[in-house]
Amino acid sequence: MSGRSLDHTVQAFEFIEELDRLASPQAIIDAMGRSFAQFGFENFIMTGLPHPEQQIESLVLLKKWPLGWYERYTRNSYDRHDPVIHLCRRTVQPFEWSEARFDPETNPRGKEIMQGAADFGMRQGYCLPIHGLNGFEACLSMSGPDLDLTPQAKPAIHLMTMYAFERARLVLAPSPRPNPLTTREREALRWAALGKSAADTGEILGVTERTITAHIGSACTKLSAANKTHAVARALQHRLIEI
Amino acid sequence: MSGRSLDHTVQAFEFIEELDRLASPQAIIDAMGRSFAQFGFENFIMTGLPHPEQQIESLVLLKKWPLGWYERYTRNSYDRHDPVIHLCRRTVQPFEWSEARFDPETNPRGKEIMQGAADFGMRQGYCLPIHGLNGFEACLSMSGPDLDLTPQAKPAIHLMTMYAFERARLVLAPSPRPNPLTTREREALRWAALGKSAADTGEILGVTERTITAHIGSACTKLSAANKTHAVARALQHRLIEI
DNA sequence: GAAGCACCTGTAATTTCCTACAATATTCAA
DNA sequence: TTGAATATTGTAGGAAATTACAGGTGCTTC
Repeated sequence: MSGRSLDHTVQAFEFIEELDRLASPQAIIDAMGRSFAQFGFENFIMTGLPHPEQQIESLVLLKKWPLGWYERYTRNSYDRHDPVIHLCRRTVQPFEWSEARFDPETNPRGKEIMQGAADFGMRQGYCLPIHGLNGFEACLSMSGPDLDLTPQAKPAIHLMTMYAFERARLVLAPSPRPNPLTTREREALRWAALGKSAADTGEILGVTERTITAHIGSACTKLSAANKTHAVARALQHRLIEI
Repeated sequence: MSGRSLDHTVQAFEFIEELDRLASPQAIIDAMGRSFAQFGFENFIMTGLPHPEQQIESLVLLKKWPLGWYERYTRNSYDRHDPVIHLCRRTVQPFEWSEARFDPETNPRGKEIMQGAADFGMRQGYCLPIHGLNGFEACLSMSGPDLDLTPQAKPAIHLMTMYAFERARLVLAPSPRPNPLTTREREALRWAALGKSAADTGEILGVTERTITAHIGSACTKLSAANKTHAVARALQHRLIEI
């Protein structure tokens, strides 16, 4: 193992130890800025990936990112067409931005987005997908003019990212929003997801079909769903039920 | 940083470099056995976590595990009640087996399982959840009589596990089964998951309501689903559609 | 050329879902 | 104690889904 990669390794583990002492988002950003700089990264953003009805701004955990580009990105909802985001949803392995291929036919905005980033000095970058519970998706995307992405560096970056993400989540979201559904609503949706009709579920739970219909209707209201199928999909998407 | 943890770190990165050269499951098992031994682990099993209709045996990737315990475990479907498995589905952070609490009231078999493992010499262990694409869940569970689980060791184990898992998946499953649904079936299910009726979807796709009904029915047959809601749930679960 | 598959469409009967209008009982917090 | 939330059930009508029977086009593969 070379001296340089050993340096990386040591700093990666020191970074992980340091994380536990960081209590504010800014402290994490500063520490990440210092530690990722050794790999050539100048900018980074840590964010959840939005569902269709969400805005990416509400999911950004930490960022050290060109402000002009961020504003243009969010204003145009570039996350819907960003090739890096698309690949991030399809793989668990870290990848370089250049590996995020796109078809100009089906995604004409892909080129516009990659070119826009380059215009802000971000020609090359590295993206680390984070797949969590219930399909929760996030990533840390990083950029810099001269990156160290040797085979020795990548695992160190990967490890640092995983722990930084967990720390950021802990610091920023100490209390996840409670499940908005009642016990009965969850049960009714769960059996619906398993293919049961309202009458079936009523028999299973020992209540009438009408009661199950009421629970499903209530769940639809809470989830802003148009019907039972929609409600089940949203409940699965937001990990409100398990099947 | 202590000398011992630096040793761990170096060996962790050497293990990761070595992985790329391992082409057979047994080679990975041997390498893991050697590298994890430095942390005190004698046994390990790497497996996917089954859906309700699956058997865990079909998801085991690699194992160096007491045979008698494995047979008893699978014969009794212990994975349905194993506290370690349950916690594994609910967290992304590695944890020690002793942290996997269970309520003897609702899960009376929990104690039986933990005691059974202890009877086979596995009193303490460490479990690393792996959450992948589309809610895919897996874990590496490890055990040994005298574990090194210091704060310095855990990140090294974590990193080694992640790369070992990806390597095992690559070696064992080079060709994922193709999506059994046709393009139109996926589109119909996707719009259904977004709350659209067959008539709505027909209008969106420029075909008749009857056609959408046919696609949904075909998808139900392929997915062994009882109805549209069931089909959407299964398609989401198996990542056949994205919403 | 035949066979298979994807894709498209129709009618009709039956089942299931969705919603509007009501109502009662229990629990829990202000 | 007094609402608010939860859980339960009823009627009834219209909307949507499911299924059975039937048939057509276009493309690819053997």
